[in-house]
Formats: sequence, C-alpha cells, structure tokens
Amino acid sequence: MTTAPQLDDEGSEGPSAAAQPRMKHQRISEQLLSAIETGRWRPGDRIPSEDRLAAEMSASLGTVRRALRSLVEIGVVERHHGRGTFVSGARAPERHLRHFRFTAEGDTHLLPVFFNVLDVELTEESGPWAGFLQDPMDRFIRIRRIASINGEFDLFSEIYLPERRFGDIARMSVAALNGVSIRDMLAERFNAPTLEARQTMLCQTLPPRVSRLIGAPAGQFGIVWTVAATSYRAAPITWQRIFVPPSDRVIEIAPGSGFEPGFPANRGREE
Amino acid sequence: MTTAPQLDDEGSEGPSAAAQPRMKHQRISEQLLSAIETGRWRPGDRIPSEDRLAAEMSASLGTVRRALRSLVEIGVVERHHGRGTFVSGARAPERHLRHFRFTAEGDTHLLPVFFNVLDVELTEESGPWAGFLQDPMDRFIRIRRIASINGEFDLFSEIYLPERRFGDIARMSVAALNGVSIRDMLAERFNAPTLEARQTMLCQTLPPRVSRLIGAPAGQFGIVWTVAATSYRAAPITWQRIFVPPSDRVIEIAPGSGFEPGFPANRGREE
DNA sequence: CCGGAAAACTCCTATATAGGACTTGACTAA
DNA sequence: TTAGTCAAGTCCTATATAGGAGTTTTCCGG
Repeated sequence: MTTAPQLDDEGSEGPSAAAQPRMKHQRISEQLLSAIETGRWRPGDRIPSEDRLAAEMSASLGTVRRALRSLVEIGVVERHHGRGTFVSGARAPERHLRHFRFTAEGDTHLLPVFFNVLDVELTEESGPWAGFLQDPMDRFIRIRRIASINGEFDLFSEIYLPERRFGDIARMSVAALNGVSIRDMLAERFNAPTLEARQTMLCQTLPPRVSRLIGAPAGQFGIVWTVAATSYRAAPITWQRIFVPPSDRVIEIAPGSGFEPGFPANRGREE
Repeated sequence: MTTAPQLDDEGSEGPSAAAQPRMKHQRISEQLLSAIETGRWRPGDRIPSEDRLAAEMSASLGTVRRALRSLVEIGVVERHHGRGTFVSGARAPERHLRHFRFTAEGDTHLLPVFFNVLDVELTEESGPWAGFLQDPMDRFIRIRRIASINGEFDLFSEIYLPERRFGDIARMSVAALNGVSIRDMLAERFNAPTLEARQTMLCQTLPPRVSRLIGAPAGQFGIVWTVAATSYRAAPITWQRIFVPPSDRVIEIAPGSGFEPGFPANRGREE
C-alpha cells in the first residue's frame, strides 16, 4: 500500500524551518514524522517495515532502527515484535505526560472523573494563553468545564485553544462535547496528540466566580494548576487552568503512566 | 508486623525474580551498575572505554554501547565525546526527578531556597514512611526543616530516612545539616543518589503545629506534597512531606531539569 | 469446511568493521 | 619558553550480516 516518503535532497528547505539535521538517522525520523504529522499515515496505521524503509531511504537497518527508536521515545509510534510499527493512537502519548490522577488518600485505587461542559466560546480576551498559543488572529476557543469525581468532589477547568487550527470545535454543541476528553479528540480528529506539557501549580484563594460555580465558600483556598500542552514539533495546542478546592482526594503525579482528569481514570491501562 | 529486610524479589525463586537478565546487554549494564553501587567506581570516576569493556566482557562494541546507553538513561553515568564515560556526580540524576522549582508568577526566573534545620531525631513512630522505607527495626531518622525563599515565604518539610542505612546522619549536629541539601549528601556521602521519586499532592488545612511554625493563621489551607524517593535498583531512601502555604510563588514542575526545594535553585544548571 | 503445519513477514539481539569527530597530552620547531 | 603540530585515546555515526523469536497468512490434508 503506502510507500515511504522519499528521502529527498536538502534543497526543499522552507524559511521557517530548522536547519536540516546533520545526521542521517535524524533526517529519517524527520521524514517519518512529517508523514505522520501531515496525516499521510494516521493513528493505528502500520508503517513500512524496517527492511522496506531501509531500502527506500537508502540507509542501513541499524540507522532506520535508530530513527524509529527516537520516534518511539517521543511517543509518536509504537513497535510490536513480529507485528510491525504503528502510528500511536490517542492513548499512547499520555505515557509521556507528567500528569495527575486522583486517588483516595493512602489508597492506590483510581477514581473516575466526569466532565460537564458549561460553555464553549470564541474569545479575544488576552491572558497567559495568548503568549503560549500564538494564534495569528488572537482568537481563542475557551471551553469551561466542571468535573466531578465519584459525584462528591468538584473542580473547575478552563481550556483555551487557538481558533486558527481548531475552529471547528467552536462550532460544536455543548452536548457533543460533554463527557469527552478534549485531549483524545484533538489527537484523533485533529491529528494533534499531546506529546509534552509544561505545568505549574500554586495555592491561592479561588476567584469568586470559581468558588461560586463549584459551591465552595467565598475566599476558599485551592490549588491553581496550569497545563500548557504541545504536539508535534513543539507546536502549542492547548492552555488549561484547573482549580482544585481542598479535599481528601490525592493528586498523584503519575510518571510513566498517563492519567489526567480529562480521562475517566478507571479505563486507564496499567503497564 | 514489619516484614523482613529482604527484598523479596531478589532472593526467592518466585516468578517475579529478576534472576539473570536474559539479554547480554542487560547483564553487562547490571554488572556495571553493581560496580558503581558498591562504590568500586565512585561519582566522577572515569570507567573503562568501550573498547576495553567490550574486550573484558567478551562482547561486541555495539552491545557494550547499548548497555551504557541504558545507564545513561537512568542517570547513573554520563558520556562525553572524546573524553570518556563517567559515573554521574550528585547533580546529574536530578534530571530524572519530576520535581519542582519556584518562580514568581508569570516569570521564569528561579528563586533561591534556604533550609533551616529545626531538629534531627530518631523515631519509631509509624506512618506512611514506614511502609515505604522498610527499615528492619522500624527506626527512622526524621529531619524537620523550614525553608525560606528570598526570605519572604516559608514552607515546612519533614524528611524520613531508614536508620539502618543512614544512621550516621542521626548523629550529626543541627548546625552541620543547616543549609545543606539532604539529597546531595545522600548521593555524595552515602552513595545513594535519588534516581526516581513518586509524588502526590493535595490541598488541605495545614496541621496546627505546621501553621504555628511557619506563622500562618490556624486552619490555613495549603498544599501537602509528598515525595517518596528511590535509588539504585529502586531501593527506598527518603520519604518526605512538604507543607506549602498559599503564596504567589509558582511551583513549576520541571521536566528534564531537576530542581527541588532542597537545592538553592539559583545554582542549578540549565541544559 | 476445518485444523494444523509451513511459510512469510516483522521486529529483536548480537557481531564485526570502517571512518569521523572531539579531547588530551606529548613532542617539535621557532 | 611558547606556539603549533601530531598522535593516541575515546566516543559517535553508519554499514553489513547472521540468526532468533513472535505474529500473521497461506496452504494442504482431512
């Protein structure tokens, strides 16, 4: 079926481009990444075998294997002994997120999370997200949600996306977004899986609008947690702020096993 | 009540036993790790070259390189083109910690942290640390400290260590521990660098003793943050609980560049 | 049609080799 | 003495090859 992208000469270099990587295995993984990024190979697809790639790219097996290894490391592909190399689905890249999961204190059992969408709006409001998302028109989609964990515990989340790239989401109904994982949707429908995220945290009084929404007393303290997520080639895709009021739920930083509040935690897989 | 000091998976013949790794490169990195772990090669030492190792281990260059690569990945050694392979010093493994650093909100400038030791005590008190640290006598060293950031902002930290292994610390004076990084000391003087850490977080009212110590009003909320750190072969070395009161300081999760409150943040290196 | 063996395909480990690039230290010539 | 060159040591990239192990497909005998 599909063939590998040609390892063409270095001349086709755009102005925005980072200079062509010096090393051959870098050029190869660059080529493969481009093919995935542009949707030529989509999540779940099997890409050509080592042998074919080596032949088509005029490289040795070792070099191709090295290129593939680096794609595995950033969570773009998965390899399976005897089966092949596959473009990662939505769930795989989470392994590389330093995200969080919720458990009862002193327990390791995960708790399910469900998100209710309050509204979806286009906004030109400026804020920390503007500097990060870099939308050329400075128009952003804002989705506000409230999450309940076991029905007892609430948190409030605002997520911003650049309108330029994800404008279709602004035209979706609240009902269509209810309960879905934004991150999954971006990966599956927009070819924008979250590969990295920078995160910050602090303890502050919750803004009145937030404490009102989640039914906390005015002036309540809470954790204010931001997540700035990037996809292929460090392209910014979402900026999110989450307000977590006091609770007995433990937020566990989950190295190597990706959970975040956006996912019903109990459908996660262990590894 | 407490179990034997033995790591069950090592001595017994159970199915989980990591007896002899099947693959040659694993056996080699295992062997090299043992040499480092036992102090045969110490931090800063240069270990034999690829060629020598290959000859001594009766392996090919590629296999030795692969074994070394896995040691680089877990932060045990560093390699330098043209110079050699060196056992990592105290600072290197931090790269693999998903720890935190403090900045002013909206800023990326790091803030220095200084720890004042309150007391160092031997305790048989039980708590979450007991299950984690697995000291055969259930005797733990507890170090309590207060940190100030730029002199303005305080947090409180309790760190527990197994007495069996780190008993010498219990006999150190408060003055000798003041301002030093426990983590550095463990790495440099006890051959116990922190390689991994599991962390949890929640927002709760601070215990009265804590809010009293840091001069916060009674019933103040704050972040309660725990760090369970392990060294070579996942051996547990410290269990730490940190109480962070509300503040404008942002706690930044620092993937790939390790900072934690125990280190004066401004002497960190960027990469 | 079914079951099972064989073949084809794929990724994995391991070896051997050649040349390039960076660092260090010793040696030589001014 | 000093500056420059050279050689040795070390890690890095890349190639080629052999055999092993897991998975899927094909095909043949019943």
